[in-house]
This record gives sequence, structure tokens and C-alpha cells, in this order.
Amino acid sequence: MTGATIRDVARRAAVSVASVSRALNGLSSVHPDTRARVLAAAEALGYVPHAGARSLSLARTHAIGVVMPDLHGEFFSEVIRGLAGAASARGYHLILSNIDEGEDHMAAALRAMRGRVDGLVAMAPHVAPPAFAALLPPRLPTVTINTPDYAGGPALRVDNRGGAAAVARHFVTIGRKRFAHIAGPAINADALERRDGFAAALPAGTPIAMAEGDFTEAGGARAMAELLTTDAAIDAVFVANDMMALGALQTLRDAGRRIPQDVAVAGFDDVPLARYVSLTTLRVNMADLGGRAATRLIDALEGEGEGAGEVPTADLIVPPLIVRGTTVMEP
Amino acid sequence: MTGATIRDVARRAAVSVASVSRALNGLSSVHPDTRARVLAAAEALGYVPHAGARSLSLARTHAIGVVMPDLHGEFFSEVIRGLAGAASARGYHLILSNIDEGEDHMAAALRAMRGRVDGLVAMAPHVAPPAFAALLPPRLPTVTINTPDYAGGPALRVDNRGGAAAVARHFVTIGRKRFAHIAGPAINADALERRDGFAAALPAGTPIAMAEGDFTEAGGARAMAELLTTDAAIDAVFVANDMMALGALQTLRDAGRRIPQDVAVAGFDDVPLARYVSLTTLRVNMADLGGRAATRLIDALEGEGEGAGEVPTADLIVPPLIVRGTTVMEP
DNA sequence: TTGCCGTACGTAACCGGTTACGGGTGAGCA
DNA sequence: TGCTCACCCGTAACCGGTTACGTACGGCAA
Repeated sequence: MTGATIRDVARRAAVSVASVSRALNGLSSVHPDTRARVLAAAEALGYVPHAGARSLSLARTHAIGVVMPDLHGEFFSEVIRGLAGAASARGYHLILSNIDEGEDHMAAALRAMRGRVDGLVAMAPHVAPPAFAALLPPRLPTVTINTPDYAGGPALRVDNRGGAAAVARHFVTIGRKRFAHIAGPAINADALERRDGFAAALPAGTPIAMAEGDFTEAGGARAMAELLTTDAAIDAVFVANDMMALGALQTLRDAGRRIPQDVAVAGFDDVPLARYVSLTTLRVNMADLGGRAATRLIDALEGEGEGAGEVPTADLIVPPLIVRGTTVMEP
Repeated sequence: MTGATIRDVARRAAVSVASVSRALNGLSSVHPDTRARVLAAAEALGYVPHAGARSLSLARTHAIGVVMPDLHGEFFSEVIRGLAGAASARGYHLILSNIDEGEDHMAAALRAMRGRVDGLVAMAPHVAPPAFAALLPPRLPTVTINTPDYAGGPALRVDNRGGAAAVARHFVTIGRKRFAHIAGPAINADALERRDGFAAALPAGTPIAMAEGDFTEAGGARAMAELLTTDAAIDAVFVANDMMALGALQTLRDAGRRIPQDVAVAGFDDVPLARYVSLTTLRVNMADLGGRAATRLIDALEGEGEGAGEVPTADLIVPPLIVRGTTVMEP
């Protein structure tokens, strides 16, 4: 019903299915005349090979699975874009599956990947690492992005601590004294690393006013309001991501603080919006991250059998600090 | 090698593969004891069903294919987000395939979908419609988004003409006289509809200064610069999408024009950035568009056999005009 | 003529599931 | 005891491709 099969083509060309397969896949040892007949028959029937059947017998799907939570939007979509580009260039498809609704739902989504993909790109900053490893289908090559302490394969990580430290040094350089931090959710590994990296890079013993947000703009606004009531004297705040920073900026301006004269603000991610509001931030090139992940995975898949690439290396990607108008006056 | 098969489970539980299949799929007519043995064996072996094999015999993949060009970023990713949400809620996966590099590459990508997906969501505003229809694998249910004149199935379209007309009326209402339009690429159907809708809603015979961009910010800036040299007196410009509008705004400000006093600017799309630069625009809820497309497709897939839903209806989605500071003074 | 080899092709097994069909077993009933 | 009928369960065919293996045949050297 879905269309002509290889047997239909074989019948019409009056050859065996084996010859059709050989002819269509460009194998040698097919007589030119036969090949021509097969191609004509396929064309006439509008034959399109059935990818599912093909991958079953080849044990190769030419697809890679992508599992990640739909958290802070920009990030998600940029990574996908990078993945899609790299995958498509190598002839691979992407299979998406977002994992928000609970751990069992996630387990189901992960298991459903077996037999559908050749490998996985996973990003799960919010799950306890051992649990996550256990959920992965066994023996499915996986490269992780920003997934803490996962030792099962190649990993890509952005240097959250290093980035946060750069902000701390920048604050000190421009002469700030009273620091605050708006953190992400406590269950998020990126959030924790950014907080710790910031604290560690300030002179020992420096007090830091803390508030927690949820990586959304509204959450950032709320956290900032909270900080203003408890620690009104702050003159520098490092926000764990850009979206929260936007909310924080709004709250500060509404409260009459001048940016950056009264208080300096820095974010993390460099989402497209950041340039427009002139937000100082760390640039993490998300599309590039996705592209690298895909490339790494496909390299591993196609080098299979070689023991060469087997060492599960972890790349640490250092985000550059982009200094803009929320920390230093612009011309 | 990839893992245990159903036959391994059968062997270990000392039953037939049929019983394993029945037990795991919750069929009735399996003795409770047998079911327990099967489950224990599956657990012990870490058995995960092979989705590929399953979908081959069921002729059902529970996946939907998404083909679209990677055009103007925000749009792409928001639609994907909407699709992913709706699909995941119904237990479907998404298979991505972007189609940029030439028509033959696109044809290959489309054909590769057969046997891998149950249906397609396609968006191809830049292709001549008959060509596109011909490339689709035959008999694959498809819902199109903003693909002009495609009559092969359900379609979702945003009302480009209506939106553009709303801008035209708005310009007239606020007393503007000398109009300009920055259009998108001439091969893009959305771009053409927006241009025509705008022109048609102005009083007959009104002259409109025209320039063409490529839907990017830089392109918008260039087009605006061009307009300023040829028609310096314009006081209202409708830009075919928001990204170009951002570029145009920058050019106008650099040229010393006050917004909105000297010239009013409106865009199309309402990307997240638009709110931050206070850009008047048409709001097209892209995630919602994706969600609807997925829902439509899955409804059609699961209602298969019923003649009820067979009428290929086309939904026209009317984007509301969001009036902001680039056309009227803000408090 | 016989033997050998290479080319072109067909037969059938296989990938890993699902399921139509039929067989065996025990309970219930005449 | 013999019959019917559920209920469980196993055998084998099937989904649509790929491919190992075997075969038929023509050409060529001994």
C-alpha cells in the first residue's frame, strides 16, 4: 500500500530481487543491459527503497538520535541547528526526542531509540549522572554535551568554571566591590559550576549575595528584586544565563539603578538578544557545539572496528568573555 | 552485537518468540506465570525491542519527518519546538532533514524518508510548487506549512496578505504619506504575498519605494541604505520580516532619522528580539504553527481508513498586529 | 574434447520483530 | 467415557530489503 517494493520492480524487469538490489546500489557484476532494464522499471513504478527494511538488514540506520530537555529555548534550537547541519553534510538524519516529563518517560524515549539510530547525542544537565547512564540503551555509541561526570563515551563540555572566573576577574578589574550572583536551578550542573567558578575566582573570603532563578527571564527579574531588598548595596551581579540577565536588567532599571555606573551585569551564553541589549556575557557557540558533537559521533561510528578512536576523550570548550555596555561605558 | 534479541529472551525464558512478543506487548492470552518469566528474562538480558524491526512488521514507525530549509533561524527553530512538543505528547518522534543544497539533494532527502516515517511535515516556500509535489514520495501523508498552492493534503498557511494589509491600514491611520517596502527574496512565496498584500491595501495608485533583501539583518540594512539614497523622503517602511527590520532600523538611526517621528517601521514575524527593540510587527506564533501541523498530521494518520478527515483543508492563520514603539510614540 | 575461469544472475537465508493458524491440555457437561 | 470449548502456546510466514552461495554459460588454453 505504501508503494512499490523491490519485488515489484524485479517482476517488471523480469529479473531477480538480488539483481535489482545490485543494480540500484551500483554494485559491479551487473550487466549494463540488466541495469538499464531495472532502472527503467523502478522509474516506471515510482519505486523508492524502504529505508526501514534497508537498515534492518544492514544494521545501519544512518540516523543519529538527539535527546535533550527543552530548557532555555535559544540553547536548544541552536544546538539542533548545528547538529542538523553537520549530520546532513555526512548523510545522516536526526531523530529528536525531548525529555521533559519525568524520568520514566525519558527512559521510554531513550529505549525507543534502539534500532532506529546508530548513535546518540545526549544532553542532560539536570539528571543525576549514574541514573542517566543506566537509562541509555546498552552498547549505543553516545556523545554527551554538558552532561556531568558521564564516563561512557566522548563528551563535550563548555568550561563553565573558567567562564565564570573570567567574569569575576573582569569585575575586579573594573573596580567593583560588592558582588552578587543569580544562580540557575540547584539541580542543574551548569548552574552549579558557574556559581562555584565565580566564587572561586574572587579574592578569598569575598562575600557574595546569592539568589536562585530558573533560567527564565521572569525568574531573573524575581531573583534580582529579591537581591535588591536584602543587599541593596551591590555593584556587580553575575547572572547564570542571559535570559535571566535580561530580567535582572529590567528590574534594576525599574529600581532606578544606572547600568553600568551603579551596577555592572554579566550573563552567560551570548544569545542573539544579548548583543541588542549590549549585555556583557560569555559566548558559547551553541551551533558549533552541536556540529562538533555530530562530527565526533559520526567519526566514531564510521571508524567502528578500529580501536583507534576508542578513548573516551572529553573536550572542554572555553567560552570567550564578550565585554559590552552592561559592565563598561560604551562610546 | 547491538544487544539481545527477542529470540534470546525466548530461549532464556524457555518459551517461544511469539509468547515473548505477546507478553511484552501486554496482549491477553498469556499465562501470568509465563508473562512473569518473560519479563524476568528480558530484564536480566537488558532486552530493548528493536524499533526498526518492529516498525517493519507493523508498517508503522511512529515517527514523522520534517523537511524544511534552514531559513531565517528563529522561524525554523520555533516551528521545530512546536512540532517536537506535540509529537512527543502523542508518542511520536521527529526526523529532521534540512533541505538547502540544491534540488537533487532535496529529492534524495525526501526519498530517504520512505519507510522511516509515517508522514511528513514540509515547509518549502522557495520551491516552485509543482516541482515540490513531484519530489514527495508517493502516498506519504503530508501536511505543508506555508508552501504555496500545494493541493496534495492539509495545509497551514499564515495570512501574509492580511497581515501586510493590517500594516498598510495602520500606516494610514497614523497619518503616513510616503511609503516604502523592503521585500524578501523574489523566489520566496511569503515575501511576494507580503509585498502584494501591502500594496493592495494602500489607496489605489499610492507610490511605493521598493528594495529587496534576503531576510537577514545585514540584507535589511543594505536595502534601507539603498532606499535612503533613492527616496529620501519616505516616512513609513514595511519590512518583510523582523530580522531585516532590525537592520533597517540601525541604518535609519545611523542616518539620523528619528523613530517613529520621522519614519515608522514595521516588520513581520514577532521574533523574540522584536519586543526588545520595540518593533511593531505581525505576530506569527511559530511554535503553535508547528504544534498544529503535528496534531493535524497525527490525527490524519490515526484516523486512517476513515474517509472523514480526507478533505484536504487549508487553515489560514491570521497574525495579529502588535503595535510598538517603531510606529507610535511610547509613554 | 576436457578442464578451468570469470561473469551475470537466481535461490534462499537472514536482519528482528508480529501474528494467523493450528495443536495440546484440562475443565465442564451429557 | 466422550465431547466441546476455552485458554495457552508454538510453528512458520511475513514485512522489504541485502548478500552468501551456487549455477549456467561462454571463452580460452592444453
